[in-house]
Formats: sequence, structure tokens, C-alpha cells
Amino acid sequence: MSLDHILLGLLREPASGYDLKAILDHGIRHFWAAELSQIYPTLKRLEKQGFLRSRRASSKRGAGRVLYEVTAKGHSQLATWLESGPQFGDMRHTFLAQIYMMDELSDFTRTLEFLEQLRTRWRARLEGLKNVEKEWAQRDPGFPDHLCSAAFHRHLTLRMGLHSYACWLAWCDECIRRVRARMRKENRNGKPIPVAAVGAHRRG
Amino acid sequence: MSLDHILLGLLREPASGYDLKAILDHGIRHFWAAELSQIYPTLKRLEKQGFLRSRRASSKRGAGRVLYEVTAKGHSQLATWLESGPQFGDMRHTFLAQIYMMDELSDFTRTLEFLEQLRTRWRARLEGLKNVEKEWAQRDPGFPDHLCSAAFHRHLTLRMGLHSYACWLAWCDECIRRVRARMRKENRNGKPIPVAAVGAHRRG
DNA sequence: ATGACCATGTAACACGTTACATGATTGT
DNA sequence: ACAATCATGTAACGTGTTACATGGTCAT
Repeated sequence: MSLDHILLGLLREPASGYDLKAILDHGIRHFWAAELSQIYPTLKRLEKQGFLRSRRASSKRGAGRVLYEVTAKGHSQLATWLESGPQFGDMRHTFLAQIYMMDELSDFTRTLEFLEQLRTRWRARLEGLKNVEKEWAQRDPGFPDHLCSAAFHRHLTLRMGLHSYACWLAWCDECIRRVRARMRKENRNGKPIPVAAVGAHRRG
Repeated sequence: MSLDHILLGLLREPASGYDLKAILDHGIRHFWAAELSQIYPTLKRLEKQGFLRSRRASSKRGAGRVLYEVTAKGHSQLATWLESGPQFGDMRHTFLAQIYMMDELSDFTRTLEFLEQLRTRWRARLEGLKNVEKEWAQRDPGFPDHLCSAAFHRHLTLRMGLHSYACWLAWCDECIRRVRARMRKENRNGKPIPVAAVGAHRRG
């Protein structure tokens, strides 16, 4: 149900499905993704429901395009959604599930490699977002305290990405430090740490 | 595809679908969720594929139960998955999408209310996890540096939850401070901040 | 002419949720 | 008797991905 509202919200000016995909991929990719094969049918349905209206337009390059814009009904639908409070979905962090059961491999080297892969990925993401912010600051004289309302809200979401990646990296470092400490201890005195479950699962 | 591996990983001792649901709800709920209606068919499929084997057992209370355990094939399947590196799925943070388009409402009071709802929720979650950790520390003399390997890895995932919620709260506070500052400014000198998009979307 | 990009779509499949259906046992 | 908990499942629906199909324009 969320993609409906997201498309409605991104349609500030008339845009095609292809445009919306580009917007999603550029400014939004750290917290949302969608494929064209999902966007096109969704736009059609939103039009049928009266939230959008479409018209044909030509494009310099390639085929003709279909531009959509939000109707009054669409705007009020979007406002209702925004006023309904935060939509929390439950997060599915597959990599955390993997760490949870990493003891299966009985080898802390694997855990360490795994954590280092997470760190590499997140460091790259963090650098990416930092650059986005830096370039924005250079380009826009109003940055960050005199942005228009739309850009201001956009910046808040960018800050969330920066906070998150930084904090996950800190977590990675903590984990790596602790895993290394355990490995040193095991090497010092030939694995005295019990391998059997002490109270496996339940309130982890 | 992930639920398959998660069930395999959670099955350290023989357990029923109902048990697995309880494990998911207790130790894992801050990063994964699944319904019984999804778990039961998945277990059947995993058995058909040779990763699990089942036997009937009675239970004190209620009906008979079906206990599953992991086969050798299942263990090696799980090991392959764990060694294949972190599975990053793209995150869908609906509430961030909502903030992104919150300027639609042309009223910072709404943004503020929204952020305060996020803060309330996350504060509760953070307190919950802090309690889990505190009780664990009191209960288990090996905590946190002499846990068995399984519990150690479990603790790493708990730490991730603690880091995340704390960092999101910090982000909330930063946002709330900035929104309040903007509201004060607007009150001082009747809305001089441009409302029109300066460069809407694109690299946000 | 080849590949990169613009542009729109359909079909099949995979994954996940909600609602429904059944029935036993235990505690109040 | 009633509600809560144990226990297993099916059916319908909603959402999201991958693969496939089509065809135009532009630069090399």
C-alpha cells in the first residue's frame, strides 16, 4: 500500500513512470526501491481510482511518454496518509539473522570476515551520502538552514542515512574488537569457553 | 528465500513450528518476523527437500506436535548460506518516505508531531532492549565476555538493536531541534523562507 | 551496426499477511 | 461455561522481483 502514497508524494510536477523511477533511484535509494514493472501498473491503478490524471507527451529522445499529475482527490489522500502517523513496518535485517546463527560455523574467523564485509559496504554507503551532502552544501547557498520546506525535509531523511551508517559502523567496530578479544583468549588457553548452549534462544 | 535458512538456523534442538514462532517472537523480533501460516508450509517444504526430518510427539497440553530436526544436508546448506557473505536487502523505511514528502502539509507542526511519535516508539523499544540486556547480565555470570559462542553471537545482534535505537533517537532530537528553530524563525519574520522548490528531488 | 539510453508494458513467480477453520487442554 | 494457550493447517489476497517483449533515438 505504501508505493501508492510514495508515487503520489513524488509527483510534485507532472512526471512519467520512467521519471519516477529515476527519482527513486537518486534521492531515495537508501530507504526505498521499486522496479518499473511495479511502477507502471501502480500508476494506471491510481489513475483509475481518481488520484492521478494522465496525458500524452513527446520526448526528444525515444518514444512518447505518459505524464501523470496528482488530482485534488490525490492530494487529500496523501495528506490523510501523512497525518495518520508514522508507518512502522517490521524490519527484516537478514544479515543480523546470519550473525545470530553464525556459531553454526564454529569458527570466529568467519564471523570476523563477515563483519568486515559489512563494514566495507557501510563505509562506502556512508562516504556516498557524505559526498551528496558536501556537494549540496557547495551548490546551495541556503544549505542547511535556509532551504525551502521540501528540501529541508529531504535533508532530514539524508541525515537519517548518515546517522544510521555511522552508528552501524560503530557497532561493527565494537563487534570486531570483541571477536578479536575472544580469539586471542582461545589461542592463549586452548578453548576453555563452553560450546554447548547455556540457555539457547529465548529473550536474546 | 531467507526464512528457509532462518528456520534451519533456529533449529538447534528439535522443535515444532509453534516453538519456532515463539523463538522468533522472543529473541529475534527486532529484526525479523514471521507468521505461523508461513512457517508451517515452509517446514513441510524443507522436509521434502531433505533439509529437515520430522517425527510426531505428544504434548502435555493441547494436541500432538510435529518436531523437526536438521539433517546433515540441512546443516551443510546452512553453512553455505552463512559463508556466502552478508545478505543486504534494500530497506523499506516507510516513515522516512513520509518525512521526505511532509512539506505537502505546509505545516511544521505536523512534522514535529510526527517526529515525536517516532521518538516515543523508539524510546520504548530502546528501554525494552536495555532491560533484556540488564536481566541477562544479572542472570548469566558469563555475561558478556564468557558467553558460549551461540550466546555471544546472539548478544552481538542485541547490541545492534541498542546501537540503532539510540542513534535513531539522536537523529530524532536533531530533527526536532532544527524544526523548532525553523518555526521560531518563521514566527519572528512572517515566512521569508521560499516555499517553491529550489531543485526538488534529484540527489537528496 | 552496435551499444547505451529512453520509454512502456506483460507474465510468472516468490514472498508475506490476514482471515478462516479445527480441535485439545488447563485454569477460573 | 468461558477464556487462554497449545497446536496445525488452508485460502485468498497483496506486494515485490525477474524475466521477457517491444520499439524509438543518439553517439561512436
